[in-house]
Amino acid sequence: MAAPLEPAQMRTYFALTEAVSLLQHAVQQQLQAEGGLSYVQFEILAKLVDAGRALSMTELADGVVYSRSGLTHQAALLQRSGLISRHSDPQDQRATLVEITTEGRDRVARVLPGHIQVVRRLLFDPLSDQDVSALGDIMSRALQQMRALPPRSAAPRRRERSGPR
Amino acid sequence: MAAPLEPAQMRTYFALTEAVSLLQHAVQQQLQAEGGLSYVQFEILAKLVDAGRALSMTELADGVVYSRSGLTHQAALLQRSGLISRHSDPQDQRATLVEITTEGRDRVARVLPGHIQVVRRLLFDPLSDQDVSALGDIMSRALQQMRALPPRSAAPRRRERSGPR
DNA sequence: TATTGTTATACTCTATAACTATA
DNA sequence: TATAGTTATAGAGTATAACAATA
Repeated sequence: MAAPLEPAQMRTYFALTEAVSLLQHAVQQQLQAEGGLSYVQFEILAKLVDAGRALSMTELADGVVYSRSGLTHQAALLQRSGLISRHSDPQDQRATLVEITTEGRDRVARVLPGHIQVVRRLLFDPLSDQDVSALGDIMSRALQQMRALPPRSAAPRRRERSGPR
Repeated sequence: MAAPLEPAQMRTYFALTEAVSLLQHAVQQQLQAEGGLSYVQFEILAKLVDAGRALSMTELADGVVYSRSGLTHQAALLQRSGLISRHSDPQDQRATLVEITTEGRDRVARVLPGHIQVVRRLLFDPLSDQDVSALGDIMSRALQQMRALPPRSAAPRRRERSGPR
């Protein structure tokens, strides 16, 4: 039997999940309203802007939790909207290089101020510099842990769902 | 023009969103694998257990971001699985009272240990008691702010989507 | 034989609008 | 007239499996 969480841990867990849930919801609303973008689509565009170069589908998928087919689908939508372009990599004909278009950059530029405003209003406004620093420190440590941990199932390869659907 | 976030804020925002995203993903996997429950379904059941009494659909919707129809849909699924029951409220014939069944309680009991284990392993293990306390404090303050703020659109009632879909 | 990516398909989730019934 | 909830329907997101092409 697993011991229950301590009361302080419970409080923290609930505050964290609920706050982030509200924040995510607000951000998604803003991105959709001001740019017609889902959060995932924004993430893809932001990643391309941040990289400053074309990225392969595999590189794009890194850090995103999606399946390859899910990424292909989103990339197809973004391409149809003219926000990215895709070409096969001359170096490796199997790979697809994804590049952000000028229109894509413009779209990011259009939604970014509102995005920042939401995050600031909802998250940072009530926090002191010390809070921000402590929060960043704590979550960075948690993140390191999450990345270091093996996936929960013992199976290293082709993990399959074990439970009832 | 909105000023960009400060570097420390950026770092914190990214660490927070990525860590919570990984945590959510792990939790969702666990709930699905061990209990065949989506996170929303688990939330509904947990809320009923926590309340210790039957709740109306409106009460259930409180704190959840969903539309009424979404909640109706999820409740229908849970009822079909025998995890909740629904009856109309004798006090107010318009209302539907939702009650968790024994099977529903069993299901919660079945998934809870694994749920706790995931949260502990991914989030709390690398944190000190001070960290947990600080994190809870900070996120509670942010949460308070989020609840206090008016929705972003000025329209108080029937807000409509203003941007392109 | 392994890797990269796409396609086909199906399922889940959520939302909007219209509707019923009750207050 | 307002509120509680459901239904019908549609759209978006994600996943699995099968597939094609290249390494």
